Amino acid sequence: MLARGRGVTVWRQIAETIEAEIAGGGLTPGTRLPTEAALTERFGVNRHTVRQAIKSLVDKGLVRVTQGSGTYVEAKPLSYPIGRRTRFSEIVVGQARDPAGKLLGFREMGASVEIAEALDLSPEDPVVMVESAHFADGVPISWAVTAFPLPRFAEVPQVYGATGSITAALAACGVPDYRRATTRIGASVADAVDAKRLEIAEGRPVLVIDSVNVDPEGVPIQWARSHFCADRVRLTVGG
Amino acid sequence: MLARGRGVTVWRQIAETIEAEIAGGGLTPGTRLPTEAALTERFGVNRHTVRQAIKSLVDKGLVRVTQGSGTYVEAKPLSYPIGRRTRFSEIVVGQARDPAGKLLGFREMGASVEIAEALDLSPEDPVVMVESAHFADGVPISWAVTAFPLPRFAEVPQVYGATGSITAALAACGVPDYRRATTRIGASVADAVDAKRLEIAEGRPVLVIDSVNVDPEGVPIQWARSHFCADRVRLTVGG
DNA sequence: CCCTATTTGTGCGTATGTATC
DNA sequence: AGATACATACGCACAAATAGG
Repeated sequence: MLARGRGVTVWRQIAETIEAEIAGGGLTPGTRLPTEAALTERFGVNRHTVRQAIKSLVDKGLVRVTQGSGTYVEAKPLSYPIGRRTRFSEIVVGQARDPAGKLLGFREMGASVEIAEALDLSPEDPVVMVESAHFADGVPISWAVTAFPLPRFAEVPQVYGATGSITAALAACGVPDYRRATTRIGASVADAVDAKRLEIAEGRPVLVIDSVNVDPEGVPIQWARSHFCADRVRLTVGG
Repeated sequence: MLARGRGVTVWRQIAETIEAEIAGGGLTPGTRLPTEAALTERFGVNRHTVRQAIKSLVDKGLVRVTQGSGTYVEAKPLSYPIGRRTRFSEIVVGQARDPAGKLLGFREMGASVEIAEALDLSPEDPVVMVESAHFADGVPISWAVTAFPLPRFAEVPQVYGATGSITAALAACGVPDYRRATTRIGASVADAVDAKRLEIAEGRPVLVIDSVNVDPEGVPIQWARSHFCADRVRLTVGG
């Protein structure tokens, strides 16, 4: 089964074999891989070699390992369209998964320079900052810190806390509809906060998205910095 | 200058001080920060504290550390619009920087399942795979592996190698214009290949973009997987 | 709550082939 | 050609986390 000494390393062949089994549906998302000991025996190699193969699959985001428990197949990433009408819950529902939003906390404060610029305010103008986390089928997809101008959106934290929906919270403040004005996408590696909120290891990749939403009149109503678990999401543009 | 024992750690205050100096223009991109010893003296703290502050700036992509040389301020990230007409060189020139493309290598092979699907081919249909790297002002921005159907685009590697321009290479094959059909954005952490080609450390964040371009008739002509150094680029959508 | 078996994480040491200077 | 560094692959031992009784 393994071709030794032919230019392709053993650990890479093992990784490709397992990857093919995942792609082929032999290993479905959430199932546990055979233990390292079992794979060691199956392929007739050293445990380190198996571990290197698994590490490469972790780096590709295909599996996740938990010490003491095992190695598990990751779910297919959520396809997340970025457009003028971007709504988390609609996107999740559209892929037959169950969305949820959770209020982590909020506080009122003066706008930073960056936020003031995005929302067309002056620095130190009052805003309410909301921190929230977002889930699909109970799995963390992203967390975000969001700024809303005051006093217009003073009710947002309360309504968001009750409904878990930004759309509902904005509607309660007299904004029946809104659209995405700007989106900036970067990436970073998970720090301790990301790791805890997204339930991933520190060092895993995170997509950082700064966005501004505006009301139907084009007035900026919301600035957000979202942190997406890159292993669980693919952003799509157009197409 | 430093407020000790007030809930904000010392290293965080140092990091914010340096960050403000960068944002305020006191430290311009490319300049070297004072040595760790100098910062230690300036802030009256232990060298470990300074190092922790610098590490946090590295994690935010604001500075880059080279052992034996020093700590340098990173350039402001390139703003990279994703749209129907996405051209690397036009984007770079539009920001008063100097673009360059370099052919890393190419080979002809049968299309993988993924590429065949994207280009509307059958698996194993012949394609030419081109690896290239892209620079702004001599700094690596991205590298990519690109697939073109054969025999229509057999000349692409030769023309691209001579001109460093995909647009020119496609024009030589009778495609005067093209547009972006689909874009999928993910993120990963730099592996050894990324680190070498982008001149970054392993573990730094990388934006991975799968894209398909089509000719004016809507026929897919190019599939690409680009790896962008996330510290040096911000993708923008709309706005 | 403790204990234990299972499973992954980490470190040491060895040997070999390959790329690089 | 020689020296050096590096990645690969193997063997063994123990630490740490998990899960179940």
